[in-house]
Amino acid sequence: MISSINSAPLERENEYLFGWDPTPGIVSVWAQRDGQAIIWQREGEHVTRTEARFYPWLFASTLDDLTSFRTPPDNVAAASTLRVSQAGRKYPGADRLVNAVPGSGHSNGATIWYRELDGPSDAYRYLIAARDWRTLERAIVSGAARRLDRPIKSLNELEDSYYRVGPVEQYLMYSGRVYFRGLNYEDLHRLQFDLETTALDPHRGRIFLIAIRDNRGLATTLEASTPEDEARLIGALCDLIRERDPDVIENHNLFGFDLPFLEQRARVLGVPLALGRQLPGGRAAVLERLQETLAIGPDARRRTRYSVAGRELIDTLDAVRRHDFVMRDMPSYSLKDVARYFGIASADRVYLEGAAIFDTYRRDPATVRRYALDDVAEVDGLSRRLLGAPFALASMAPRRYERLASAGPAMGILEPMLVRAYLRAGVALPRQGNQQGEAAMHEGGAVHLFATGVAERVVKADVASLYPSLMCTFQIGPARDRLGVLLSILGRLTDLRLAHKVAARTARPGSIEANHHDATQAAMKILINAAYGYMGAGSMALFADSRAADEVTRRGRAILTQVLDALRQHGMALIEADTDGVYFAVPAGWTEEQERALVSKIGAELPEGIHLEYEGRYRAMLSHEVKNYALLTYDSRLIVHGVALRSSRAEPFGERFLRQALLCTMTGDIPGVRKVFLETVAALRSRTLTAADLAARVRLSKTPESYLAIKNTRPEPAYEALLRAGRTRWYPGERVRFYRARGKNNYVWLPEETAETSTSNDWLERNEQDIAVTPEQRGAIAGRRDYDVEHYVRTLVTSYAERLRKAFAPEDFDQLFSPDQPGLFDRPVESIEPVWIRC
DNA sequence: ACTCACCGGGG
DNA sequence: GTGTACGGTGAGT
Repeated sequence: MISSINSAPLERENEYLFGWDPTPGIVSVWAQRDGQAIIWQREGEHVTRTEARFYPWLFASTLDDLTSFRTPPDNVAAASTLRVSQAGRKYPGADRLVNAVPGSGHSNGATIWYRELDGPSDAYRYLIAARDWRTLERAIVSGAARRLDRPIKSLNELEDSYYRVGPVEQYLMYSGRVYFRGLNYEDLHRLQFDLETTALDPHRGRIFLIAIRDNRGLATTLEASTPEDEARLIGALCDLIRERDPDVIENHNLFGFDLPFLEQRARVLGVPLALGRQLPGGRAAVLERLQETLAIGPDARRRTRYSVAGRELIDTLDAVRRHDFVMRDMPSYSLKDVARYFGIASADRVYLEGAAIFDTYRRDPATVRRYALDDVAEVDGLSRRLLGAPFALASMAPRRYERLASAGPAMGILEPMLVRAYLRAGVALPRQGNQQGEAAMHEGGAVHLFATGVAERVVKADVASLYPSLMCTFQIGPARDRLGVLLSILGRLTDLRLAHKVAARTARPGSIEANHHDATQAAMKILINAAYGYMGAGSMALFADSRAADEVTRRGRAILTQVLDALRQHGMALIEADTDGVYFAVPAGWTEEQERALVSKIGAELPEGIHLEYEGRYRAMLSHEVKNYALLTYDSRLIVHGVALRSSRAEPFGERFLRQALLCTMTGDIPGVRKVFLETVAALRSRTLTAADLAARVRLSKTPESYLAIKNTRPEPAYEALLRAGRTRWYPGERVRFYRARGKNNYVWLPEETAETSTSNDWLERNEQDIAVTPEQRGAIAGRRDYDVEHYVRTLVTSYAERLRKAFAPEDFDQLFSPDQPGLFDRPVESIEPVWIRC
């Protein structure tokens, strides 16, 4: 546990970060506009439901809309009139809402309170609350319509004057409660379900099987053998979910596929989707849909988000996208690929082509059951791998867990925490958008490419958390954050994260404690990294401050410059630098100790609070372009960064050549480069390589129909290869191999050799009659050697050797990668050197 | 050949 | 009721 010193500022900082109400075990909150909140709490395997009242509230920059009519006008319904009243004790913290609206009308009807807050005149200086949100909204809307003398339909049109959040956020911000206090991720009851359907479109297909599992031991399938049985199947799903009573429902693409499909089928069949927990009336909550806009601007997309009382709905696809947003190295976001990427796919996992699932089910239902259960098991694995941090965030930020799992870290998480702090302190909220003197041009981090070529003895050093450290060290926060909440939170997070990192390292690996501390430090990292981005956010962010953000990047560039200057002074050879990190080469004969000593010496000269870290050392580096390089570790692993050094075609012979040539180049073995190149050319010309070595593997995107429509205007090799092989059926998404044989545009399809690559099993069965390919024949095709040799020699040079161009002088490059005999004026290969980057 | 729009996922 | 982007590909000239 993290010890805390009992001091008032620390107490306040903890409240900023974690809220203040100690209620433990909240696993779900449902709040409505009428001021009713329902809270589900878990204690062991027991879940209790309680009800609470809250007073819907918002921040306002003006009271004009509430005071503009003093007596109820004839055309306004009685319900929207105002009655002055003292707030009673029943409202928690009601003392903060005691001022009555002066001189408002008072007929029977609703009560609205307000409190004037401390703050500048252009801020949201009033906190307004009412018994019921609709009362509040109606009063403001009709007041504004009167004041502005035009029809106003909703608060949306008054964004300038009012700041509001959703009902659950209102409840959590006001009460100081958060989710999951005292719970571990393993305590959550999580259930995964996955639909198997006869088509992707619910108008054309139906559900025939549902796999369900949970982390309390359930793993089963529900099935509908006939179309007439589908309604019963949906009912059985709802019953089972209510019986198991999970806190969380999860699946991959839950919001994009399973729930819309389920909703449509339930609608057609007239089955209620009672997936939620029981509400006070005794009825089970029904699935609700909400529209959600993702991103703003030209690329804005809408999606439907679903919600249900009492359970959190989690789409692991969101978590995957977020993970890749940071990592940027995932091949695809499909469940199967992602499971393999994380190493959570089991060895005997069943793979089926999507379009073949239903047919397979009719022949062999057991296989489809296993397949679907493998799916939900992988979703559980993904959840454990990816949702720990959102879980930890939910015990800090005043939002639902399901929202924190996909919310943007700045506007979606950090800002609600700031608003909660201002609400708690009773201080006016700054208004967004009116930033004076728009900072001229925003300059970001510095990127330098100092040298291209090959370096030996390379060290990577970088400044740990550069931007947040600068914010803390120089106390650069948003000018409008009068309470200094952002910097407080940031400082506290930095300390706590360090402690959690240490705790995670000392706990037994894989233990509940280790997972908890690791998830918490990951959550804190998300918030820490969001702090700078939030200041630079657009005008929609309440506390955005582009000048402060510029100040941070300016100081960041200065720090980087200081590091680079120091390295140069010490005679290091700079290679490339980007924002907060640098690659450089050290002199021959240097030891790791010397490298580390240099980094810490330079780091010691940096301002207090800015830490330069020794991140790694490499035997060699090929610098190609900014952010495009290859590294060779001291244990001889090759690491390739950036698209410029990768091949998208991935023909095995080319990949192999590139790896070997990179290794030789980086170890200075230029004869080796020439040798590998000539050997590859020779293997092509002697047809030692087989078709399988040359085949490109691509993913099909067109259906047979759509390809046939454009075949004559734009033939594509992959489809041509299939058609020539007699295959007239395939599925978009299928990956196929093909190679180019002798003869004009003669592309040959190469069936997969083993059954392990799932993609082809199904169509092979379907096409078996059409084309009569036996396993032996498959092997025979893969071993064919009738490829177009000169085409592949050209590919070798233009597509693979090309990636080594920066490593050599132009004439040396041409000589090294000439497939022909040495020319008259060629120099001996032994005398060719790569372009060295040296001290 | 080149630009523009759209998609990514799910059966 | 609120906040990614980037690379690949298809369609349209």
